[in-house]
Amino acid sequence: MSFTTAIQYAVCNSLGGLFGQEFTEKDFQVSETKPEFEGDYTVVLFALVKKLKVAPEALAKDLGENLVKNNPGFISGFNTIKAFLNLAITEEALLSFLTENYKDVCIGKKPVSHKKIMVEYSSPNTNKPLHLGHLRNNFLGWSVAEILKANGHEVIKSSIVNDRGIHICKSMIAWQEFANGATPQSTGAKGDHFVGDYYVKFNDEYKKEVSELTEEGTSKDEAEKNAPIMKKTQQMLLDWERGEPAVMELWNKMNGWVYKGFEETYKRIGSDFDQTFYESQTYLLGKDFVQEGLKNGAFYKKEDGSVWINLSGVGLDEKLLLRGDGTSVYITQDIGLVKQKFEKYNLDKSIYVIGDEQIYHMKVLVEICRKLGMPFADQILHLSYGMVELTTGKMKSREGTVVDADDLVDEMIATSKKHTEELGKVKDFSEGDLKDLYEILGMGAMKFYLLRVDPKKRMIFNPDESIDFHGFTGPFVQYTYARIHSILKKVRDDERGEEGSLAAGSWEFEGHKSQLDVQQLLPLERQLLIFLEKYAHVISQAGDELNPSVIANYVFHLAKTFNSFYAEHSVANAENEEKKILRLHIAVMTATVIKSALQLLGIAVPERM
RNA sequence: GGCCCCGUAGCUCAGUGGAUAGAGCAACAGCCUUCUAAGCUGUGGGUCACACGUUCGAAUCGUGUCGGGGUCACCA
Repeated sequence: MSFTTAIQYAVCNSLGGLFGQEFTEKDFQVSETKPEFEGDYTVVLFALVKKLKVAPEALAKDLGENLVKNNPGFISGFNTIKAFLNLAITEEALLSFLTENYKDVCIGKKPVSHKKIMVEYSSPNTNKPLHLGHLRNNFLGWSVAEILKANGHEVIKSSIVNDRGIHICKSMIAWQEFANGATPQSTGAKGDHFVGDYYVKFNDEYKKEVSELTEEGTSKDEAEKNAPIMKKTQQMLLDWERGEPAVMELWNKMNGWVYKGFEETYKRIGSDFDQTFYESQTYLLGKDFVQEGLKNGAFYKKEDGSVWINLSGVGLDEKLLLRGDGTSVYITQDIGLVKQKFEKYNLDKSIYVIGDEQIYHMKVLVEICRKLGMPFADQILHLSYGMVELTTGKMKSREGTVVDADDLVDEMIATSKKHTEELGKVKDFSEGDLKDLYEILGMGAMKFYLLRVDPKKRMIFNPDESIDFHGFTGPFVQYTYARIHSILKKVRDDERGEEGSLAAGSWEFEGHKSQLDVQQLLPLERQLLIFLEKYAHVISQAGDELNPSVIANYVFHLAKTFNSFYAEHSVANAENEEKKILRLHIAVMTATVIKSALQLLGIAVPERM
């Protein structure tokens, strides 16, 4: 039981005893005591003052006395200010929490719940490389999946690859027309970038043709429709749908290049998937359900044969489900895929990590599922996140202001190399160790930067800020971890009277008695313990809100508090042996929680940096 | 225009019913013969967009106004 829960329980009991009636934890609030006041937890009793018609001070005082009396091993004292009751936790309780958990790698995680949740994220198009927006999506999806696992759920990470459609044909046509048989191999380009360049080439060519036509007097609409390269592209899409061998071969070849490029990027940024869906395999799935909906009257057909749903009853518009020529649109395949997902995996919930510009689309999907009587309609959840903007405004591919994912990763790693070399603390590292360290720090900085903000909010990407390794950043937290490792090493070297290397991931400090005597805690020691105890709550809050920034804020605050403690009190040269052992435990526990929390964000920790 | 989201320090963000609204960056002033200074300590910086309301209590809830964004495709 967490301290907060235990306090709620104790308060209910004491109130019941004092007033002879039932109370629940909703009758009052328990929060951490603000630093400017004395105490660890505060019970806010204003609501009860009114209900019970008693004086605030008196209520707080009576309750405080009763709590101390009835919880001798837990609550050691109290003070009151109006209806605020500040409680102090006993050393005994804090220290037993510490000894029981200090090196538990599963700290804060919940037992298995048997809930099955799919998290669909990333979902790229195969006509261009990943950019900054995809990075937010990938980090967010991956982290949310891990956070849900930590909350005891079974999680399936999935991705739907948008590998077909007119936009894919555009890069194919451009390659056919302009590449002269060039390949990623022949040019040394990364596959996804190589294909992306032809997508850009298509648009340039298209624009040129349209302006030529309009200069000849064609209307803009006509020109856009009849530009020769567009005609060819549309023809190619038809050929693709018919399975024309030459087109299929080209399609397979070019997508193969892209997948090879994606694979490289995913590996670097740590994205992985348990299941990958391909639109080319799912785009026909929804058609049958549309027919079904037509039959039972959920949908209707217009004169041209197109099929629609009217959602004006729930505040949405009418929406096309199937084109007049019988081909499917985007949402058609979504209907098919969602059903397949729930049936194949027997899901309790399906979370879609998609940008907030698709809120409307996802609402429509849920409504369609409802209208079709699909039982899982309410288990679809759109985790929408805000767009990443630049300080100069939105990213626009046409204006070349898109921040490429691979470039950004390279830059972050180069920056971490630069900082590390300037500081010169790891000159004894091997080439391989250095490379790993740069990777850990660069990726840590980038992931932390993109995950520290509430996903629902739009965020501004500031290039200077993102490569900062000081303050509210990943490397700051990683640094705190490395410092703790250094403390452990120092203690061990002192004991042995020689330089010894601490085994990786080992927190053992044998040679000391492992038992902690009950002792007076200094304010910072106490503060750290109270804060560490909160970690379990933070994991469940992040899980409830599907919000990794909760973890990022917490772990930063923890590192910050530890660094203050570190500056104030020595571990290796503590006042006495008792203090030394206590602080070793606290240091190890801080490291354990930092490692666990950063892992939930997809960030690794270095032992030295 | 309809619907949805946002507005907190110079900048980027926490805080979603409780005490005198907090961090980081930027600025300024200090701290390394002692466990890593990628750190610590301090100073300055606020009409929580505005107005009214609900409440013992509002940055937080409600209504309205202003400002910014998204969306309402036989695109995906």
